[in-house]
Amino acid sequence: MENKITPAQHTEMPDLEVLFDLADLFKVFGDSTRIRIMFTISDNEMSVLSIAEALNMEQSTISHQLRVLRQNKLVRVRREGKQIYYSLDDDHVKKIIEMGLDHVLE
Amino acid sequence: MENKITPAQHTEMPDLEVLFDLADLFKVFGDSTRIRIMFTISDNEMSVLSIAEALNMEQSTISHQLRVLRQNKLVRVRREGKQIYYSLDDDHVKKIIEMGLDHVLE
DNA sequence: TTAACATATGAACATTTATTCATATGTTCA
DNA sequence: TGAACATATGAATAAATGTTCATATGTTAA
Repeated sequence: MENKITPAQHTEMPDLEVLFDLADLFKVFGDSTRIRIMFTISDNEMSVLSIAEALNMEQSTISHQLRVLRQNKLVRVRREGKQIYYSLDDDHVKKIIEMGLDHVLE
Repeated sequence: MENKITPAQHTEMPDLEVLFDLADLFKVFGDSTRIRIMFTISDNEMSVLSIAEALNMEQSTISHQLRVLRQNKLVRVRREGKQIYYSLDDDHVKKIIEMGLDHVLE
C-alpha cells in the first residue's frame, strides 16, 4: 500500500542543538525499564509502588526512571494523599512508541 | 485538529522480548552522531568519507556507527567500486525521526 | 603484482548510565 | 506529636557505549 510516489523531499538538517535534543529524547525511549513503565501506565495512571509491583522491580529503580521520564516531559504527575500517580503525558508519546513497534515487528 | 475523541484504547503490553527489541531500536536513535548521519543521508546516498567530511568527524567513527545502523536495518548499502554508499532504509526511519522532532520542537 | 585509496574492525580508554542500598522527605492518621 | 507509609534522592558499583588509534580487508588501475 505504500509506494506512493514521494517528491524528492529536501530534508533540512536542523540545528545541532536540536539534533542533540532529539538524540536525548530517543535516549529516554532506549531503555527497557522505561519502555515497560510507559506501557504500564499507558492505560491508567498508576502509583509508583503499583508500577514497581507490576514490573517486579525495586521502588527505587522505578522512582529513578520516573524522574527521567518526568524531566523529559513524557509523564504527568498527580499527587493524591501519600501516593503519586503517573500517567503518559500525551498521545504523542504513544505514537512514538507505536512507530518503533511497527519497525520492530517488521 | 487533534482532540478527536479516542475510545479508551486498551494497549496490550507486548512480550518482554519485543520490549527489549523496541528499547534497542530507540537506543540506536539515541546518539547524536547517528542522528546526524541519518539526516545527512536522508536525501541522497553518500559514501562513508563524504559523510565523515560533511560531519567533520573521523572516518573510523562514522564507519563504526554505520555498522550499528546497518545491524539495525536502518540503512541500505550499495557498493560502487572502492566506495560504499549508504542511504536510509525506508520512510519508516524518517517518520520515527519526524515524530521525535515534533516532540522536541514542542 | 604493487601502489593508492576506501572502508571495516579490534583494542584501549573515557564517559555515561542503570541499579542497588541506605536514608531523607513528605503525607496521613491516631 | 509520633508512627506508618509512599516517594525521592545521593553515593557506590557494575555494565554499556562512543571515540580514537592502528591496522586489516577489499577494490581499482597501472
